[in-house]
Amino acid sequence: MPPTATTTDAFTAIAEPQRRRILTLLKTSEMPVNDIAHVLGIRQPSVSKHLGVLKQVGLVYSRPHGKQRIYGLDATALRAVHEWTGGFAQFWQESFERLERYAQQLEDEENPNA
Amino acid sequence: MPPTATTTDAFTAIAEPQRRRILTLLKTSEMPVNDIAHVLGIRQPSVSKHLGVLKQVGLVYSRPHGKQRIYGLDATALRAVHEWTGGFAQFWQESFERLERYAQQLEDEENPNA
DNA sequence: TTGACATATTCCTATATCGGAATATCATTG
DNA sequence: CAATGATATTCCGATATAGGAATATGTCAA
Repeated sequence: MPPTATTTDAFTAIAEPQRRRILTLLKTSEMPVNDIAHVLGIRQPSVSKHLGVLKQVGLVYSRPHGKQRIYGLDATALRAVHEWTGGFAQFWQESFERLERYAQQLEDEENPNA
Repeated sequence: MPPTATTTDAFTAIAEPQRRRILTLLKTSEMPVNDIAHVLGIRQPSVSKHLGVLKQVGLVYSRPHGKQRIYGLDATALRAVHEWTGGFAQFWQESFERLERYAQQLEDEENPNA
């Protein structure tokens, strides 16, 4: 089977660091493509392509404004990711996890390979 | 440039649906590879590969137990994802409020009284 | 219409994915 | 040691990626 397409959902779309940077930037305000490219130091075609992905999963909307195209944030789809990861909160808080890691560490010291 | 490697961090590792299923399953308890494969209906080599990715980003640990290898959850790295998405909470709240206002508006238009 | 700017699309290349199949490795037991 | 069971690794194929370069499309203004 092929790799999971980046346009599948929010999980795949935000796997790419540049796309996360774009989303973070758009928290500031709506913005035309060139501004995004300039602020983040990415070339315009790359930005357009990333915005295409983000739009397909609904994380941004766009609106024509003169010869420009204004992009804005729609974070709704991030909620699913937030909630899914939130389902693990109890596991990163409990101390027995730390104990288990410690046990693993001891074991690795005895078995210093793979 | 090549696609972002799945072993980069938690963001990339959880982009794959089967890996999310594995992590969810491991909330239940530690488990040997074959059990995971059987419960989720994935073939053993696939499970081993996914576990390899998850281990590289620190989302699981493993411990030998007889001829088996027990895998367990270490959700620590998911916290970063949870917090990053949490930084957008105000924005999905905002759009929710916008929706509510819009719904209210429609209602007012249909019911143009008090 | 022409020119100038803003954005999108296409083509390319190197690299990575994910699953299947076959096989290798490793630990346990007889 | 040989056989078995559990897991990991390797090789394959079809597909997708991300960025660069070049070009196409679109929109306004004179």
